[in-house]
Amino acid sequence: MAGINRVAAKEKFLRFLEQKNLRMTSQRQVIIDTVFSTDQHFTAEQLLDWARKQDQSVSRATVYRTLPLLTESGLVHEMDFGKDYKYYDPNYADSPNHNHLICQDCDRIVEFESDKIDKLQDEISQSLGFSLKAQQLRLTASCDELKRLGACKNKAC
Amino acid sequence: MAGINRVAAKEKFLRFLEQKNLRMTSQRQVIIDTVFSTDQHFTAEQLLDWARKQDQSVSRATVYRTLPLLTESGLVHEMDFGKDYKYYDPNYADSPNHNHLICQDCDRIVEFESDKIDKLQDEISQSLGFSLKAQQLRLTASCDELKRLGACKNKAC
DNA sequence: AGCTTTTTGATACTGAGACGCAAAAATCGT
DNA sequence: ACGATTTTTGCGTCTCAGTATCAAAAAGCT
Ligand SMILES: [Mn+2]
Ligand SMILES: [Mn+2]
Ligand SMILES: [Zn+2]
Ligand SMILES: [Zn+2]
Repeated sequence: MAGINRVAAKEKFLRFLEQKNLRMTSQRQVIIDTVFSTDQHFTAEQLLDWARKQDQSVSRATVYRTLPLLTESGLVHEMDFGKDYKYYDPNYADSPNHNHLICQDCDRIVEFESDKIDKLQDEISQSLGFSLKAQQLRLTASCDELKRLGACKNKAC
Repeated sequence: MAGINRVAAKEKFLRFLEQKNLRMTSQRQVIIDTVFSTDQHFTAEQLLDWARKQDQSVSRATVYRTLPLLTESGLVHEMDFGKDYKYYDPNYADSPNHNHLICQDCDRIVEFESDKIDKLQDEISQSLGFSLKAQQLRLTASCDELKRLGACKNKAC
């Protein structure tokens, strides 16, 4: 699941800022460049580290202030993986309904999509009298199957 | 979805403690009594408040120390609802696969089970080469349907 | 009753994230 | 181009959930 490309992301963010009467700054440039140079899920502190490699003047506060903007604009998605800090997902603009399987043995995160699950979730919400707005599905699993087949490409396996 | 009854819960916890060479104490009694006098999802701080109404000597530290024991014994389940503190679910012993729909309008939490979803999750894990160990599905929805029908029994609606 | 092990409450500490503020940067009106 | 206005920034401080420490208390063992 490759993320949205950097140019398109910047474009979209620019439109978002404009529409909210906010300004594009060099710090925000660096941050968005950093975010869309990976398709990994990342934390605020990780993003700070990476961004500072490109421009040491970027401050923690600005990172923490920019992330909600990126979230609101739909470019990243706030995730919880059960840790006590938030993760951010840069692949959300491209596939807003994708879900995650996390391997409990090697910590690998596998993204997947399923129309069947999407449909089922909608049906369930309807049958309970609600209309579905958002959704988060997290599968915790073990890669024992892959290992048994010798098909596990992960270093930890 | 009514939770496991208090007597059964105590019984199960007692066996768990025994098997781990831990002791049943008056504080742990109070805490488990408190937990299984509700079927609401609760936070550690809420539990502390409630428990202290029954016995003011119960300390924050003991509550925070007991919750992992209850979790490990399978009597409660650690949940995240997207807030920056943990929630605990006392209905987990009774229905270990239930999921949650959270209304974004009135904060109500609706529990539901779905064999279809369970099956689908297993199939997806298998097809990716994994075996499913645990699962967390959170639907965010709006009760507008219920409101339109005048069938919403919630005070906030 | 003595001795050992576990548990407790009080207190200090940690780490993610929010907040307040004065300086700096961007934008606007002329 | 320039001063006024608005927004943004970096720094420092603060908050708050959860953890670690430790001496005292409770439980269990013989
Ligand atoms: Mn993802
Ligand atoms: Mn529940
Ligand atoms: Zn694995
Ligand atoms: Zn509602």
